[in-house]
Amino acid sequence: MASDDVRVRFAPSPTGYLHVGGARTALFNWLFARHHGGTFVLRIEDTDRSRHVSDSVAKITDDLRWLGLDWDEGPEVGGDAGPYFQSERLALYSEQTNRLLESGDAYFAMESPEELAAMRESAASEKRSLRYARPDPLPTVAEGLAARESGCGVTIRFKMPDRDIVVNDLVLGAVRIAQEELEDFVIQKSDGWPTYHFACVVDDALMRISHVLRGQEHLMNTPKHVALQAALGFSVPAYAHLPIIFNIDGSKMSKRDKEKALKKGLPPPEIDVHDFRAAGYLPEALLNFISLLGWNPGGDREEMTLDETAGLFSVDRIGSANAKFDRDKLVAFNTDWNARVSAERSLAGLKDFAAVNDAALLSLSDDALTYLLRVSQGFRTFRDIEGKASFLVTPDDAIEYDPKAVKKVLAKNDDAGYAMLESLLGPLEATGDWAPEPLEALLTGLCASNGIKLGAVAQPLRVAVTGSTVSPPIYDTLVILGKERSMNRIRRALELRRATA
RNA sequence: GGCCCCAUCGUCUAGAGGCCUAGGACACCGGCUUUUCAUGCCGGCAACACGGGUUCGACUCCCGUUGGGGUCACCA
Repeated sequence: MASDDVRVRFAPSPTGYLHVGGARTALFNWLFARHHGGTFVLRIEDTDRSRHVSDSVAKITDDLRWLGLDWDEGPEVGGDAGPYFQSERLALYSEQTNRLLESGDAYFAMESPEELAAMRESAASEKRSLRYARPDPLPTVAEGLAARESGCGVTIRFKMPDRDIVVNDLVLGAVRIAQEELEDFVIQKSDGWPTYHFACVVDDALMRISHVLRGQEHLMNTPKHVALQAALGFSVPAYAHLPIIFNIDGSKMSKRDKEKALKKGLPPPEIDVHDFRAAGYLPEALLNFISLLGWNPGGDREEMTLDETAGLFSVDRIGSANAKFDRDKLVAFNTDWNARVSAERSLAGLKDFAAVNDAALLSLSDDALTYLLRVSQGFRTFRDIEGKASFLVTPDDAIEYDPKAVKKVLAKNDDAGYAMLESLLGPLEATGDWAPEPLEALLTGLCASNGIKLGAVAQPLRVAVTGSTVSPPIYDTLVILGKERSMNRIRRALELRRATA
């Protein structure tokens, strides 16, 4: 195919942050476009005003940018197939609705939502499925217009053709849906706005979308779309339905999982892209990980940059089985990415993490942050860095001592740790060059002459200076803190012990 | 429940009829390295859902069963 014929789109609804499943759909479309040198369109499907969440377009575009998925046409960037908000395309939809009304492929329907609900309910109680019964005779357009005029809520329904519909899916193959499974569905709501199905079909055609990559939950929508395209004389884009991503336990990855976890006192799982960002993940790792959910380049290849993935991407290699989102593997990917990314990239990532969380880390200089990153190599997420750095942003006289650490490292064996600190005071004070090497020489020398292990010196110091047993390597911890602050803290630890003794 | 989709280690997956004694990664277990946490290194455990065909030969093809999922709105 001619490469400039490839036009794909990502079409989220503005109902909140970008869901990780949506991100996967966006990613696959982006990869497909980039692989073929095509166009990636971002379209906002805001036809349900009641579900609209303010700011969510900005949230979604923000998340996409953070991921590094840029769009060629859409909000903020424009394009010649716009507007890219469905709410601004109402005239286009009614134009197409009228064509269908005129050709007799659509008709006005008078039932109220309540009537419909009652019909569904009684059908359900009789254990039979409800299929909308097409009125006979059909109301005329004039009657429909008159009913609408008089204030009755009327919808417009599409007259489903009297034949089976076959969806030719790039990953699933040919899927045939029997005619009797399909019913006349609503294409225009009583408020005059188009339904999703209609707006989607019209926009895909008008925006010259060549391929539709979307979640498998849309598979049963597709016959409706195909039928609509036939009636409107539109060409049918190529469809590829992507496997769905679930939680590791098989449940749906829902935004409600967060509330549920909170209620149980558990840490909320990351569900939206923004959650991963706030949790300290690198977008490179997230993208790499989700690109492998339902797709893989073949062989044993796993770690790839976005560009490499785009080069390798192929719809042929999209799987058809649903996948589970394994957070442990994501963490492992993230750890690897943290290790392979440049110092500059790492710093930018850490600062973004701090900014998004409005974290205390924000007060540290780039130099301090860079140092922290360097001495923390092996860290999994930026959250680890935050944990290891909290001692740095806490004032000397506000360090809280973890009781367990104090007991284990300082008070154990008759205050052996405290004794060690006492004996360290003098030599430390005498150290002129407060740098890792001299400090190392001092401590290891001390260990050698006293026949003790480094841990017996390093741990009491660590606890005294940070309040906990976890910190960067001890020499770096002391250096980054500085001599004065380190000494203050050691003295304070000793004083507090006297106070509690 | 009707319709539709799917089915290889716990998880993501490789596998396009003989390359399979089924490979990799994560997790897990054991060991090593290490001043803490985390890394890193070495080793191990672990799967073709089941039953029929087709074939000289089936993880690979067909059918069925079972299991999982999706969908049945004036939501998208």
